[in-house]
Amino acid sequence: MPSDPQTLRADAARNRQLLLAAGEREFGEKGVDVSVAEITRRAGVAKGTFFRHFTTKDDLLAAVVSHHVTALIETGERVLDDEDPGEALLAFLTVAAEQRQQHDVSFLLKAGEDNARVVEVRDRLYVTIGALVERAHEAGQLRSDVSATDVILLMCAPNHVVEHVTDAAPDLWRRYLAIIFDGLRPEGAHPLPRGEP
Amino acid sequence: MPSDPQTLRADAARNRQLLLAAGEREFGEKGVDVSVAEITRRAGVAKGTFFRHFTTKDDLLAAVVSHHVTALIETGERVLDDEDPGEALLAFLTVAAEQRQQHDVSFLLKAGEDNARVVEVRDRLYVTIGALVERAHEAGQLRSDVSATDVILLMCAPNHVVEHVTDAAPDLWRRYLAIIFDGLRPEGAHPLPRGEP
Amino acid sequence: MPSDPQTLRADAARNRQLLLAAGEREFGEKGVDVSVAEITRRAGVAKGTFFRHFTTKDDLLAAVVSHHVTALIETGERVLDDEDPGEALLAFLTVAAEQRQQHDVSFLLKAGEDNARVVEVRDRLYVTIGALVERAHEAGQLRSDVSATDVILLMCAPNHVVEHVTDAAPDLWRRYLAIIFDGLRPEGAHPLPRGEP
Amino acid sequence: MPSDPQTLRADAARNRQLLLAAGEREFGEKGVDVSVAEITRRAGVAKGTFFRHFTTKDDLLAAVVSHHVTALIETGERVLDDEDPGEALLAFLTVAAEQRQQHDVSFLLKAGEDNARVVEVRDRLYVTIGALVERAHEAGQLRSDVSATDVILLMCAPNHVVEHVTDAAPDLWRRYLAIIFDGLRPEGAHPLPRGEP
DNA sequence: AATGAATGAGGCTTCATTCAT
DNA sequence: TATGAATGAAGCCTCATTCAT
Repeated sequence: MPSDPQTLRADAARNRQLLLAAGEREFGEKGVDVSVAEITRRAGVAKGTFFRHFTTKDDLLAAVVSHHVTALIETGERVLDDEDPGEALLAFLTVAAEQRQQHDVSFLLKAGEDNARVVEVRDRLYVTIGALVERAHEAGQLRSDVSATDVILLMCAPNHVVEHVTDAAPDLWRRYLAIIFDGLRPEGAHPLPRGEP
Repeated sequence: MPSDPQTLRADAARNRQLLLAAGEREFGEKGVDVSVAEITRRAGVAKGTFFRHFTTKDDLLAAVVSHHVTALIETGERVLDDEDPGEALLAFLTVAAEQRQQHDVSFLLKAGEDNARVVEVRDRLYVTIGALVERAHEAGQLRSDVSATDVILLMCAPNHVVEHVTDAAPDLWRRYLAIIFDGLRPEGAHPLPRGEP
Repeated sequence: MPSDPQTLRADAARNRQLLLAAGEREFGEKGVDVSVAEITRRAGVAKGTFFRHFTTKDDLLAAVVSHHVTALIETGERVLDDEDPGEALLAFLTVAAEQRQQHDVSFLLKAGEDNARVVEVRDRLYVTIGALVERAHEAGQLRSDVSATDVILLMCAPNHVVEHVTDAAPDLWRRYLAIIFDGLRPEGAHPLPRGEP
Repeated sequence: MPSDPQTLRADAARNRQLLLAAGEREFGEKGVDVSVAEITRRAGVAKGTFFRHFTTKDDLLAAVVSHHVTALIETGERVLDDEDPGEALLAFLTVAAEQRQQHDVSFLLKAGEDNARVVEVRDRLYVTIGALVERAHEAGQLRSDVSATDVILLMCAPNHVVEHVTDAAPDLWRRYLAIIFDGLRPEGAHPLPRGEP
């Protein structure tokens, strides 16, 4: 299974990108149950070509997810040195939501639960988020009773909330990220009814 | 397609209930992609019986959703007269989340977008929520820049957030409802970056 | 998966028989690699019907093989009481070959190596052949250095030998059964170069 | 399609040999259904190279078979002058079986039924066997009622008989060749029920 | 009205073969 | 010439839906 872009022939590299792009969009728009046929149709390649590049439909899904998550990690690391840790966390969450204005983002977490590649990259993401959260806590800019896990879980909510709104402005999620982030601030926080997961 | 319970023979009515119950549980536990076979197996009826009662799998889904939403409306109307409008809204959202501790709650909104019955009942729900929100606003217990639509959209988020946590406590959503609700309170609210949808 | 003929509805029982018959012929004529589509086409049923009756293509193969083998066992038991044990064994082998004038009989032994049903029935066949061989030995009508296993292995050879002869007389195998059986007789037997398997 | 070794560039000739060797082993070990990919992997060449040397997978099969058969012819001619014609025939059959201790030998006869090259070489083999058989007849070392055709048909039986025995000794076929050959001897021969094909 | 069998479209994947590099 | 990517026709199997009993 070819994967290293440098070693790929030009046409193969191109098809791989077409498939990744098509997968990203199709998974996003129609959910993880889109057929391989739809993905290849969108990519403009034959069905057989799909399986030259990805062993399995799940394999493509894992690749798409890994790609997303890797980009997220980079974003997290970039903002880690911002002087205002609270703003840094908000900036991270903003970019995270920006990255996926598509539907069905929840599969990011679910998707490759049993795919080693996805698990690995996801764990790295969690570490990064952990660092952001810790800094925000130290700066007193996050309510003291929420953890990194909470932030991780809430991270996809703004996109999700907006998912089924027809004809929504493409950045409507910003509104809900703001509301949820307000809920994470220390000011006006009410005690939480349940311990963290 | 028989539907009016009064015109149904006793056994037919019973089968309809069995199917609704089975559909509710199966959709909840396994998502909207459960097979009709699984639903009928759980209901203890034959597959043919399914299609005597529901034209389509989506038809059952619509019925299940309608049922959920109707219950929600009743909850909303029940709390409408509570003395504390803020607490009333929170109570409503709590019951709403309680009603579906299962997976795949998002389909509540999506499910029957093109099903007249679902659209109708959903609109009635929105009216009820509108009333709850208005009272909360009047009492100054909701930040002034959020609308009923915002509440509606955020309503499913607590369940969703928790959806993919394996081995989560069944009421973990309470934690995230609390956080989100804090974000809806007037205290410490930061201005929202986008207008309402 | 329905199987007990008595409990089957008339149409289902009929289709099951059609599929078994078609499978028998198709497997026989074209080998174990015939497609399910070809089998169902021959049976005159839809592809879906196939999988209502058999979980798998291998499942049908196992059923066909079991059927063959069961018939063989009955034959063996029938001749077990013949007065001339040598003739009894020859009669058994004759009927065995008669039963399958089709191609690819070798799959009888191979087919369901990992199918419990096939293994079970095959073992019963071996017991029966063992009895026939033992009696023939006692009567001195079989060369003393061959075992039941040898007979079992040689059993399919006459059909196989004739398998690829185009336009062969349908009972040409009789000729080769006679030759091989002569090789099994005590008269004129030369010592065997290898022990039994 | 290049085939005459003299006209081939050195590397091309080498690839052709690699493919023939790989085909021989793969067909032998895994049967005629091995994929071209597996063959080329074993040969260490690219799939495209395969089709530069052989028009078709069947074409390689035909080449492999031709090669086998040619070797067989040489063996036959070599033993043709042995003083004991009966032993010569047995020696020939022994070498024939030795040549293919692998699976799926039956394809030797089947394989290229419609491939001119295979047909031609096969006919030459039959001539050679005819000569061996004739000499054995003249020496009275073969039962008088069997023909060259009979010998040809029975030739593959010893391998076939042993084909599906798991963990068989690699030369178990010797046992069955001995039995079958005993059946071909004049001593103790019983009359045959059918004329020759 | 209930049953459960039949249907056939469609999903994923493999593989012989063709073609661009 | 060699390579390895692209193709698309099957292949097996699932499942919503229809239909005979």
